Amino acid sequence: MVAPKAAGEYDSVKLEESMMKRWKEEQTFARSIEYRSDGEPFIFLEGPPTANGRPGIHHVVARTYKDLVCRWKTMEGHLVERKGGWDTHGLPVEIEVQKRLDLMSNDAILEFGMDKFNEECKKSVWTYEDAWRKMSERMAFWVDLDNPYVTLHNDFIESSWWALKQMFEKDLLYRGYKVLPYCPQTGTSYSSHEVALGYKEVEEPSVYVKFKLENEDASILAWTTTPWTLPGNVGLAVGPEVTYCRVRISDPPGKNWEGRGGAEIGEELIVAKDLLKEVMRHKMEVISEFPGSELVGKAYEPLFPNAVERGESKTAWTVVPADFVTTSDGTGVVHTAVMYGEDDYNLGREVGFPEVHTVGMDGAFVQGVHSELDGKYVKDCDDIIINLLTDSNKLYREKMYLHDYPHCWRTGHPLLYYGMESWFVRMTAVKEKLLEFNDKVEWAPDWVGEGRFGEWLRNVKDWAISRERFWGTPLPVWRSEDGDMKCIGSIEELQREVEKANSAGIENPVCPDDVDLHRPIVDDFVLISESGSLMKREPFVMDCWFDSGCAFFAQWHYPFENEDKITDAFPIDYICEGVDQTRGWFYTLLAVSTTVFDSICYKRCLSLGLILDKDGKKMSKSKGNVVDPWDHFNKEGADSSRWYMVTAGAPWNPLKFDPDGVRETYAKFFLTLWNIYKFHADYAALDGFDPDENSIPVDKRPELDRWILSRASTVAKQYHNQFVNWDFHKACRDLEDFVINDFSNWYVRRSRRRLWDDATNDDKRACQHTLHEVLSLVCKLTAPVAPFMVDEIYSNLNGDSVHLSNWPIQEDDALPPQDFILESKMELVRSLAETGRRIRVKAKRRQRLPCNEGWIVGGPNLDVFHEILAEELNVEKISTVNDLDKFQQIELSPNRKMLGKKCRQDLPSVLEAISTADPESTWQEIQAGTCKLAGYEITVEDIELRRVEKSGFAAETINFSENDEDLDVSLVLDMQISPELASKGLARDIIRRIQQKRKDLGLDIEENIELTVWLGEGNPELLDNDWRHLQNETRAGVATIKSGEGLENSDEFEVDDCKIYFKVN
RNA sequence: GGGCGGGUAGCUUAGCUUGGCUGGAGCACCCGGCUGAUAACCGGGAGGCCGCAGGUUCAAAUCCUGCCUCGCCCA
Repeated sequence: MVAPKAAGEYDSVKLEESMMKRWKEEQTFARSIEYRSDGEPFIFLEGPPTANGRPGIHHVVARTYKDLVCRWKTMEGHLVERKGGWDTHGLPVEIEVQKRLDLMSNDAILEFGMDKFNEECKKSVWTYEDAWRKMSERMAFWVDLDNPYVTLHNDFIESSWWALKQMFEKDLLYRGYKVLPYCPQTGTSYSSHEVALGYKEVEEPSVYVKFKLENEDASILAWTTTPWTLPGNVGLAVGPEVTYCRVRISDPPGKNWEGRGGAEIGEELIVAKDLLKEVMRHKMEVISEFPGSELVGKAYEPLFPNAVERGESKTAWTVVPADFVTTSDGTGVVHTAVMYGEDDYNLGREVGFPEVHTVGMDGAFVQGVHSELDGKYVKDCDDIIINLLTDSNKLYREKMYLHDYPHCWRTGHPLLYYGMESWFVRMTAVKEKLLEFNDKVEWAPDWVGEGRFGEWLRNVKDWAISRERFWGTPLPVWRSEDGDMKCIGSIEELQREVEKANSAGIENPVCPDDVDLHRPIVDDFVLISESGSLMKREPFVMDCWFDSGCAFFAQWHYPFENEDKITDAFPIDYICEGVDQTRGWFYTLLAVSTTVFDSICYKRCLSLGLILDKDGKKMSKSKGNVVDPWDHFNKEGADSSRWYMVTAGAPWNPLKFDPDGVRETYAKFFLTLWNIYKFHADYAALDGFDPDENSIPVDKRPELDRWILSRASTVAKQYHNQFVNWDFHKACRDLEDFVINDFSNWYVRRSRRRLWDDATNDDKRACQHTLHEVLSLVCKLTAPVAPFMVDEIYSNLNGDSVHLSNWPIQEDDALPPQDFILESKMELVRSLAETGRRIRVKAKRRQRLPCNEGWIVGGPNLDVFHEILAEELNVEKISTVNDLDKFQQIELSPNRKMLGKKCRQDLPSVLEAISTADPESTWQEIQAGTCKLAGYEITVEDIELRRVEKSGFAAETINFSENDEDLDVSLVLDMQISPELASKGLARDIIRRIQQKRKDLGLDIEENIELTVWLGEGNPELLDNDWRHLQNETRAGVATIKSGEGLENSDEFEVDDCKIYFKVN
């Protein structure tokens, strides 16, 4: 192995860009996989992003967690293949194209040509592919984008078709109705996402309608905000438990009556009791009260007698019970028009109402509803309907009603909830399986799986998988008018069926092996049923979530190819996406694997929190608070961005992205790590250090080295355990703390002088090997999370990429030996050093002025650290003494936990007694077992002893635990000043000033200077020894010392009110 | 309206499982120290109704109940 090169200054962007180049040249990603070809596979599945949207910072977050787990598992020895993927179908793509080409309705698309339209969609899909590639590469997301799976490819579609056929054959696929928000102007139903875009507050007429009971002289009142649904009324729903009243109108209404409608005196009406006041505008008498159940079964007269055919329904135009009926608004009776409301539809199916449309797909009433309504757009009919009701004495009141209602975000027209033909997967049939499989998944965090997802699965509904759209995987079901159906599961099967149809005399287009499995091509094939009737394709495409739910096998074109990928590499080990995918991808994967494979799909699922801006607001284009990842890639770099995102919080918590946080990560972690490396590499290069030669066994190295090696081991093990528990944020915070505080601020700071020596010696070699080993270990641990800088460091130190190295936590002997006693002693030493500084501040003794002596009282033996402490504290001599009383007195501090259990409610009085007792004598009594305070026997366990300094010494006591034992350790400093001390202090002050001057002048460390020092009045004498030390430290080849004031152009400063001048040449 | 999660210093957060020393850290701010050590480091200071209100307990940031509020998902 060769000696490391000297490290330059850290330029994150330059470093990362050249590393990207190196990875490309050296094929590092490919090698990291090949290298593990014998390893046990770890199966990762990439959730496909859609390439027709620009990648944002939230994608960087998700890809960081995907990448870091894959890199980590690779280093552990697993074979981790990472196939990229693209989600290319679906409404968002169509909308982009529609906007661009101004095709605002289905008719407009058809006129333009479906084939041309889909061609445009296909192109549009790749709009931002390059942006995605660049982002992925720049952030070091290692994924194979050269051989990705693409949902629009025939292979993928064919696999999806196969899956659908499996469902079809298991009788899990059926045709039904679903009530969807629908825009008749564009001929399109909308997803909830789009509906959310178009909510508008509108004021519309609402009506209270009288439904005259058959064979009874009374009417039930119902309320609706959508009068256009009234012709479709086929039932009334009441709450069986709700109390209703039958009332008789006794007087005309008051003067505040507004609008049309009314009631005769003596007329009888039925309304929920709680809503009488709300609804009624007449004086009335209550005739009877009864529960809703008594209304159930009663028949009433249809409002529009010929609008709906009764068919075989026995329940049409009767009162039925429903649990969704409330008395929070309306009349406590819900008017039900089966085709125009989700609840209505479900209820209608349940009780057997006729499922008949009164409104066409064009949004106009169909012929035969009513002569004044036929063919008219429903939203223009509110007034006509109200008049019709008024004329037939069916209207009680009208009332303007203000509410939020969804509108088409493109045309601005109100959406109609409209029952449409739809295809479903019978998820309700496999509910128990879903729950069982979900229980087997290791969720992070677990509450997503148990709570959010689990609860939802318990209420699973059939999956509406069809969309009456153009750009998507076509539903591969052909159907004849008499209801024969055929589900096609492969291209070959399609060809066979086309052939069969052709031989029966149908003229089909050719169906080659590479037939494009998209609309309108597949629409043109007409097949023939067993009974010989023509079958046409059901004109739907699939929900694009179905595509991505098939990704785990369709990416391999299974079952047509790659059978081993399912036998050997399924279920998947790890997936990771935003928590918003819970009901999206996380669900569809499970849904498909359950229905098709009768298996779980993924073993572990990391569900990530949403990314918010630094104010906790969701990032959105309209708010202008979107963070562009490149702002940080080009400034602090990808390492800092990734590390920041991982350390900012638990992965599943919302991340408030604070640009200052990235800067801080850069300044603290990466810059510090780089400077440690620079310190090592510069001297290693200078000395020709070779890590493979002249190593010194760890047990022969100084305490400081053994300590940092032990700490490194401890941190590494903890780091690994936290990775296993998904606590990446805790792991990385701990590692960061280790690098900054233990490694840099203590080990390196304490070791700098060791490498200054020009000659090679054991101590220096020990330090270099230690630096090499700890740096290499830190690089390996950091590599999965922030892969750039540590690869630069590691490969310079070890000759090959860190990403080809082995995860250090495999066998114990891969890590340096741990010595917990040493670790805890060093912790104490560092606390004592801090304590010493605190003592000095309180005693107003500046740090550069040495103390003659310091004493450590109590605690473990720290003899080997006395030198370090003396230097840190600027004390001539440190010694250990046992004589506490010389410096200290004691204080009693109650152990509330112990005492609370013992004394319960008497605790306050016991605490009071302890605080007023004499500490010395009480402590003796406690130790003797004879102490009683406030009626309680006080034992050693109840009390913690504290020591405080006696006056006359500058001292402080700290607490230290060793082997579960709490020890008090005190540091006492001698505050006397002698001429020798004053001289040393003075020398150090001058040295410090000259060094700063050297720095300001930009001098090389090696460079010599010519120095003159003038000591002003009142300065202590500078002893010869200290003067020589000063010359040595400042590399003053020529040095003169004078008294009095310096020259005009000399520098000056003050120490303890005395002036000192110096000049550097 | 339902489910899930969050609310701790100006900001970012730890602590909550298992109740008990004075609620811990970082950034920013102020004072001081240290430095051939870096956008670094150390000491000190200021800054907290631990979302609100009840309850359990000798004792609640922590456990329980209700509410407020923000976010996500669903209606």
